[in-house]
Amino acid sequence: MNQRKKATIRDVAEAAGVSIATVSKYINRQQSFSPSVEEKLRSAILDLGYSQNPAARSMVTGRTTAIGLAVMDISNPHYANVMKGANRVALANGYNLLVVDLEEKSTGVRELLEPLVLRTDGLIVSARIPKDVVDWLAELDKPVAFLGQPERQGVVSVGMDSVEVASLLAGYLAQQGFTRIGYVGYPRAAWNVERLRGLHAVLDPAGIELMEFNAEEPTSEAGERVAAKVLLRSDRPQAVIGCNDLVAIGLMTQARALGFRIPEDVAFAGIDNIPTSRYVTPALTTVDVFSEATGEAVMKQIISMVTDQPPSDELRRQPLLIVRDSAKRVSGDDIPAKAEELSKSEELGK
Amino acid sequence: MNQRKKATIRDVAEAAGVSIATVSKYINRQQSFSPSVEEKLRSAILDLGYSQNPAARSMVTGRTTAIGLAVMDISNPHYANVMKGANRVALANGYNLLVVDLEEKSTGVRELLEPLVLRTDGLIVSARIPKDVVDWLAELDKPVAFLGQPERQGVVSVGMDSVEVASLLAGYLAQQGFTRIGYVGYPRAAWNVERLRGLHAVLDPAGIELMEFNAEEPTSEAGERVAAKVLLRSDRPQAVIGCNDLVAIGLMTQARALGFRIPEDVAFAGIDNIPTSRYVTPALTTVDVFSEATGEAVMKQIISMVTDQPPSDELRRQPLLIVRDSAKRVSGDDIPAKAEELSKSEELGK
DNA sequence: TTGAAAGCGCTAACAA
DNA sequence: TTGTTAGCGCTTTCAA
Repeated sequence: MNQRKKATIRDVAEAAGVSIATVSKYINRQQSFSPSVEEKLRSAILDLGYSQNPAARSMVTGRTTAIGLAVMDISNPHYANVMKGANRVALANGYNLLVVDLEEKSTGVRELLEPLVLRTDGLIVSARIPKDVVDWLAELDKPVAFLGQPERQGVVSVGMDSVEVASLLAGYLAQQGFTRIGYVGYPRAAWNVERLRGLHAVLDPAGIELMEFNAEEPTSEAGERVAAKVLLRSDRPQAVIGCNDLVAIGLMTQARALGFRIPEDVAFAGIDNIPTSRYVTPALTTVDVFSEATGEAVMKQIISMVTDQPPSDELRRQPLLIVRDSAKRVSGDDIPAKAEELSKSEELGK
Repeated sequence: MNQRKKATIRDVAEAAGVSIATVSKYINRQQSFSPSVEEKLRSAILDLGYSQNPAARSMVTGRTTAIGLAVMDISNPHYANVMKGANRVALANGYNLLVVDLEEKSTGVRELLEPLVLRTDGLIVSARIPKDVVDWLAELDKPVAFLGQPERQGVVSVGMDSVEVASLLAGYLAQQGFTRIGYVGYPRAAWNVERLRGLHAVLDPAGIELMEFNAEEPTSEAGERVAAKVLLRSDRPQAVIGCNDLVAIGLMTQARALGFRIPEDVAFAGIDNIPTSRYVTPALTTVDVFSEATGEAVMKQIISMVTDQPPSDELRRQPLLIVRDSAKRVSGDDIPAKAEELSKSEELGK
């Protein structure tokens, strides 16, 4: 069955008594064959254990049947789930996934991506990379789809609208009756300004104060680190939005360590709806951005670009508010610093 | 700078006025050159934006400078962190990572792995794949390193000793004074029997009863689903070990939903020390298996195999017990087998 | 339906 | 130090 040395198309041709061209056409299902040839080919391939050498094929066709995926941080469950979706669609279509974890780096990114361009037919890249790298990619003679909206027009991007996501959350918090809301952002991300825009768009008209803070990284650890700054102050926000669930969970954990009751003393909400958010206490209110479906969608998109097919009519999904316990307006009591107007609207009972 | 068509080695040779062999040697740093040639090469490559075609190179050298990584479930933070470590070492050594998420499948695994073998110089594969696939891989003419110990001798494997991990945890729980301990395993994993062995090795001599349960999958959801079966019984265990943190967290969450106080009524412990385990309430006692370091180690290992270097003298790391609140023996009283009583837990007073 | 032959871009002898 | 050349395994005209 298995030879010591990999069988080549030539070995198959010889074993089957046909030319290599015929073998090539056979394995690529490019035409029909006489039954006798077909059978000989089938068995020759089988007992030589032959399989195509992708490098050789790639050389002449110029295609690799591989897609590159570059994410900011694979240990962020959002990205892991994007990858899960992308992986599924890639495998189903006969593509392999070349993955690069950027580890939240902002320098040397292009050097990391460079090897991918020759090795793949198309690239999926987080929009959160430096602008010059986005530009370089966009100018490349290779299909690229961005995860999220980069600071550049005219590129393909898949993912939620950041403004919308933020507005959705702001709307809910406003409706809960919070009047002073904190946002812990991550200024190095392109979406940060959009989030802020979405927040302001809803909160400003409602006369709700928005306090802006920044995390050093979009991680739980960074959330923990910034918590004291956000919470230990006379004008402490009544509700705090983390720029993602990880940050929110870090904030919430540290808030509890500082002695705050959640959500009575301070409420929390996140963005992404990572699996963990359901298992923390209290369960985290968040916005589902459908990470896995996003991964599937972006992979479908890049594959259709690569194969010159019309883009899949995957409609842009709407973000979905996930109401859990961490951001319920439970009591109207003290929380002061100054006066707290109770009697705000209390629509959602439970 | 950037041509419409990718520049080839021939273009560079022409632009620099040298032969393609010289260019090849130059880009592979195989010898030294006269200053004039060196300079011409440098600038020609630069302004043609040339880069090596990996497929072409691979064809003649037979090497791909890519490593395959197949994990059971990339949304399990353990695997995501293994991948993070592997990614880091791979990139640092000029290798690219071809990743396959097996999605906990147990059929068709070989078909998923097959394309990787021709595309990579070596493979890192979870030991939790079907035995026949392990055998196939082991017989392959390609370096393979397993993540964890598969049911087969004589293969390279990196990761914690499952017996040891289980014993460590059992030792702690015994020391805490628990006398009836539950283990929620995942029978389809090769490590399951070893875990059991490690547990029994410690608990049996101590006269501690071990109750065995199984989760349908190694996930939090499966943990939640099995919780009732584990807990709603007259001989309820005083402490429950999840076969990984995910399962333990699911169990714990559902236990709380069922009205149990943790760890007073029932204690929990997991295995892996995924980041989340620190953020649940109460924080989960677990065993650190150093996922990320494992990823680094296994990648170093496979690279040294691929390059015929002596295996890195990475010593096998010991698992580390992480004591947190979920498994502290708080009350010595007799956990009643029936109803729950007492007031609610007031936890943090503030 | 089948085959011959020309490369794809590169490396590695071997020569010069 | 530099160049010539023979392939690596495959696909793809173009003929037969």
